[in-house]
Amino acid sequence: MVKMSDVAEKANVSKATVSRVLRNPEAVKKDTRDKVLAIIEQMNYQPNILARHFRRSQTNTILVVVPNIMNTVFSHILGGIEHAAGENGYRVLLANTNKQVEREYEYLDHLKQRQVDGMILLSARMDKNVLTEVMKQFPVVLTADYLEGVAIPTVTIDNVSSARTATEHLINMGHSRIAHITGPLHLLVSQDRLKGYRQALLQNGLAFDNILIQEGDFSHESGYNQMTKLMALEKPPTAVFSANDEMATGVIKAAKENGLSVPGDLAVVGFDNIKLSAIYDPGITTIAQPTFEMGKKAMELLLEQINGIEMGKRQHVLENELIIRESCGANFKKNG
Amino acid sequence: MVKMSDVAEKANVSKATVSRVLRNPEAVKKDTRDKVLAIIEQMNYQPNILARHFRRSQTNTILVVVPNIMNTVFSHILGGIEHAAGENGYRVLLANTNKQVEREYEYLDHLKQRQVDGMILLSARMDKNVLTEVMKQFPVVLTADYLEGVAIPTVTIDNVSSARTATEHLINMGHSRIAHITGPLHLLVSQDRLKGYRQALLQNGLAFDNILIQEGDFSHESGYNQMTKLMALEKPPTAVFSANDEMATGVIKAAKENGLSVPGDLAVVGFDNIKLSAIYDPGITTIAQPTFEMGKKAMELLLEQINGIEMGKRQHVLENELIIRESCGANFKKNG
DNA sequence: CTGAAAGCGCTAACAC
DNA sequence: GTGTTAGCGCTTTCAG
Repeated sequence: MVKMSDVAEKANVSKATVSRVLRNPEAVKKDTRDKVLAIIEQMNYQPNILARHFRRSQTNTILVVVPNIMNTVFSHILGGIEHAAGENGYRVLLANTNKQVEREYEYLDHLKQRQVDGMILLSARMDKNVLTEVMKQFPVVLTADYLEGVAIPTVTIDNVSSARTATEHLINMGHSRIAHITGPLHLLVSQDRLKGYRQALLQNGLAFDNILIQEGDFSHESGYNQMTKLMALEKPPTAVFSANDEMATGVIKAAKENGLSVPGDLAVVGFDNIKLSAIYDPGITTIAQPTFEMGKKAMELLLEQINGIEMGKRQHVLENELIIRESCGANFKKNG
Repeated sequence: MVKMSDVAEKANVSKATVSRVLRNPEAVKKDTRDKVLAIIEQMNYQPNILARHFRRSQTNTILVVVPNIMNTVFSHILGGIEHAAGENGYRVLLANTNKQVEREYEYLDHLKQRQVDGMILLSARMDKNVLTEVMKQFPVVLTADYLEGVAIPTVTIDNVSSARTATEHLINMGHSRIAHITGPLHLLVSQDRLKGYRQALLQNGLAFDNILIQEGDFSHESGYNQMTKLMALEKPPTAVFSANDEMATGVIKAAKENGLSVPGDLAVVGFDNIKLSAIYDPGITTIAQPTFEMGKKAMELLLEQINGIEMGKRQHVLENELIIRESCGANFKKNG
């Protein structure tokens, strides 16, 4: 393995100069630089990055903690992070927690051991005090989730207002008996979407019926099951706002199996705008989360922290958008 | 930052002993070990892993090169890799190439600079000779893709035989005019699936009609477009084997829009068994690739290389399975 | 079973 | 603009 001192010797310069050519080329006279560069090329020298990391105690690597990579929303945010990281010379270390808090804690060691320069969390299940402590010492950003009472930089969308938008869309279509299938209610995201749903009803003078609110777990199956329950009601809903797209497909499936047409007999709105919602039959009206953008933004905030740039606001709320397709009835187009 | 020498001093032992306690506890007497462990705890000592990496020139990190993380198949393989890596004390560095060869080349430097202990490729677009050279020097495994004439350890499924199975299933359902929408034909995977389709027809004495073979690009849209073409034929097909599930949804959509019922008027079989295929209406009959398992196996092979274990065979072919749902007509269940 | 000592390859003061 | 030098914190012989 050829090392820096070999290059230095052959080029008749010092190690320091070789190091400068690599990390701060402007500080070296062009002649010298070219000579060194030529030798580097000729000897096929590869700097030992581990030595560099050690010496500088910096790794140009960040850690991304994901509850589940196999989930589309997360993998898209990850895509955005990876993109921004790459553009700034950073690498991404993947930490899949499988939704286990313990694994979140384990990965904190990577920060403490300086194995990474910062961390982006896509889910924060850990204790708030622990997280607050970590934040004081290391660059951390939270996205796709948020935490109350922790001053951690966060990138999210406004789940309350977008849920309100979604629900209002159904109200505007003339529905008054609108059900909501929520996500797991221990997640703030789910609570917020529920809150938005409530607000829309109240603000439009609609009666609020608890029986129309069913808790799902973001899976297709739970959407199917909860919809089945709802259809068994004496006065079943004419519209459903589902807290994510995957559950919306379960809702539609259950409705169809019961002889209901969507959107003819039942209007459905989902959330996330995952690819599935565009492909599904009928196309699912949904709220588009700018997942890739969220990842990108989160990485940018992390870089600011790493580079010690004074941050302005800590809470970043990105725009979301109602995507109108067939399932809500606004764009009714019969096929099949 | 408390370091090893601090711990050593306080515990009245040498740095060497502390190091042993951490990396090779058996080599230290229990009393000494316990004493050192207590001090470590008490001082809240965190080893400087960068120094360790540098010293040992080993990182316990592997690089995973993915053409596109946002693709379900890849993110599931990644899940399997991450799982196996975690179990073996390895970390996963993510390298998204966006399908650009140049980026594959860039990432090779990580190996050359010893930043990672090995590499798993989920796509091999780079030059075979380059790859062969790399393989001689560093642990590398290829999965989800393969290369002819390169002795690289590979984990795949048998695309030819599974495509044959899929097509034969349609033949057994009584179809004789079966179309095939391929993936991009520059990919070996696509070529193999086409080959399997051909074999099934030939072995069953069916006429082979080139017009029934249309090249797609694995997207929903291409499935839709190619199916639209096929339906315009004088003698349109009664069944379609699509090279992936996403295109299959396009096929079904086009068929429905044309007033055909699936599977009543058109039988469809997909490939991959992504979640979508189970959720779609109708459920899509498909070939299940064991994506998570592939990732796991790939990681295991990589570990063997890293640990210098003599490898047996280099080509690992995992089992795949035909998942029968509604779209092929075998399980016809009308809904909606 | 434990300690002493050398040194991994690079960077960054500091001199010149 | 360039060279000299002193480590970064750990692991690993080699002795004892």
